[in-house]
Amino acid sequence: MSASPPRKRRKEARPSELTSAALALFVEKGFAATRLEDIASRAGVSKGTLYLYFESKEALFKAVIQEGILPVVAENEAIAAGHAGSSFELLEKLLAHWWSRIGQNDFSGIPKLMVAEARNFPEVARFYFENVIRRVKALVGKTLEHGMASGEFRDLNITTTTDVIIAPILMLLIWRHSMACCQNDEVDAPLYLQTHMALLRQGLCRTQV
Amino acid sequence: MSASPPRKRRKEARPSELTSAALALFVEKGFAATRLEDIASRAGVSKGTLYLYFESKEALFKAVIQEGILPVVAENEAIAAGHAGSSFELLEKLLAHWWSRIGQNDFSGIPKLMVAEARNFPEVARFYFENVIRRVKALVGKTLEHGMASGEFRDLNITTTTDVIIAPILMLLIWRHSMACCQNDEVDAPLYLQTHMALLRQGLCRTQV
DNA sequence: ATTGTTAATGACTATTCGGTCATTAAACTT
DNA sequence: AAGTTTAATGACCGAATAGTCATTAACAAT
Repeated sequence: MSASPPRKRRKEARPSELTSAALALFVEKGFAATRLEDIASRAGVSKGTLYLYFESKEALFKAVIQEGILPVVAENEAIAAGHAGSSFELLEKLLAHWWSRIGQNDFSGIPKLMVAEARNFPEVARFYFENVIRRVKALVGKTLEHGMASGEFRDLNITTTTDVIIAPILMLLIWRHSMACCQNDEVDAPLYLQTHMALLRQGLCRTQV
Repeated sequence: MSASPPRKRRKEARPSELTSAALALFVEKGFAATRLEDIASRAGVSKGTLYLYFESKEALFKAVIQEGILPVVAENEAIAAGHAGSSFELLEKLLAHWWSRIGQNDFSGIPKLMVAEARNFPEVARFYFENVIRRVKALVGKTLEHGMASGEFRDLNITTTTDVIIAPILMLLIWRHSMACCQNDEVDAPLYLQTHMALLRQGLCRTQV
């Protein structure tokens, strides 16, 4: 009885609508537990349509991971290249930009997704590692080196300190897409990041501010 | 032709052997992508045997999560209760104990597993939150309060600082079970933890050591 | 040895879901 | 208006797997 809704032909918009729907469901349920029909229906198309744009479920997963974060990494590299003030100020700038571009939208789910599926998709994990993680670490590491050279920071082990600085930021994103549902009062992200940076200021800097 | 190996009847040992096998595979592949037959075969039994001890795959998951970490939380509570020295020394003791009991064995995979599956098993996530996370946070939070009261630490927002302190430790465990396979040279865990604590000493304490 | 109890097995079932393809219809061409 | 192209559909297929159960055999009791 019910007339089926009219088909629309929108070849350009479909891929990003599909990856966006897939990201949301992969982050919520994980790769294996997400059904292609649910992705398609969330994107407003049928399962067959999905296969017009992606070869397989795994190809869709790769597209999801490769889509969102790369531009933001490049933007942060540009910020670092054009920075004038102190090294700690640069760390603050990089974090602020990361948060505004990743922390507050759907891409914030990617770290959880990548962590959960890295061992099932080593090839995609490698891509993410080389093109996101390595570059972000290099950026923070260079900033630490610069701050050490100028006497702003104490003597630090660069690579390890970099890891320790990044960890709470990643953990915040992961938390918000996993255990956060158990808390009644969710984490206050701005306060969390501000606390992290305050600890770092005292922890990294040679002279107290 | 090949004689099947003799069956052994070991009712006592089976459950823990099954949860141990399940933990390893759940951490590696995720819950949905792990096959019950693989768990059974890793535990040296058939799939039917698994159902003698666990009602369903989900019941097995619950058992895996509830098994390992609880005793360690209790041990750390005892350590805190009997502690004499400075508050920072207590933080170091708690971390050292956590690392020796969790960080270096199979249970180190539980945070990754729990984070990946929390939204698929909200009931289990709630159990973990109430019985592990909340108690560990309370322990760290009390230590911070004590250190603030005695003048050892600066003025701190307790709950948020607690989150920021715990995050790098969790992230280390998660990393080792996910993206670590992409690195050629793996993270030096003792150095990482030592760096974290060194940053914290400077970041938390009022007087420099 | 014989018998009873129950731990262990693995063939089997029912269902789910990734992937295919013949058909339909939207939009464009002439 | 008729014809052409191709985006979109959804019924269908085959493989994979969670869960069952009749059968087997290890061990204990006698």
